[in-house]
Amino acid sequence: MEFETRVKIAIRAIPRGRVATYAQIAALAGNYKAARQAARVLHASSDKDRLPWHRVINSRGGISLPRGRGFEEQKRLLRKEGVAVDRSGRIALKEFLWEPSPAPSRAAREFVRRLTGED
DNA sequence: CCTATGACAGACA
DNA sequence: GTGTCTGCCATAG
Repeated sequence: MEFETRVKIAIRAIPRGRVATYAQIAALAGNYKAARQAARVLHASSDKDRLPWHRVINSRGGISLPRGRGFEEQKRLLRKEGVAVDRSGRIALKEFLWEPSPAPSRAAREFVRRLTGED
């Protein structure tokens, strides 16, 4: 599968009310060094991609789009879903950064199974 | 093959 | 906090 496709999948996985960084998306897409490419995908994507593009921000916790070229729109969309954005476009990562829950390991599933007595 | 292009990130002054 | 510099790498041409 193409990197670009995986980036889109990762972005669509960001829950409402949370944000993810470009680097985070790149890592989820399989290349932790390709943050710029994640950005490129968004830059090139159109509305038909149905991407929650506004949930992607930079590692400094800020909106990367310049004022007058998407900044205000992104801020509006984020606030609409409950993400606090200050005047300079900053978001408190401690509070709103998406932390994907890792898939439970085989060992963890086994542990739970024995605890609960399920099969 | 080569070059250019990024809504980046991290290090540093 | 700001500004600059460098490394980064998937695509497009």
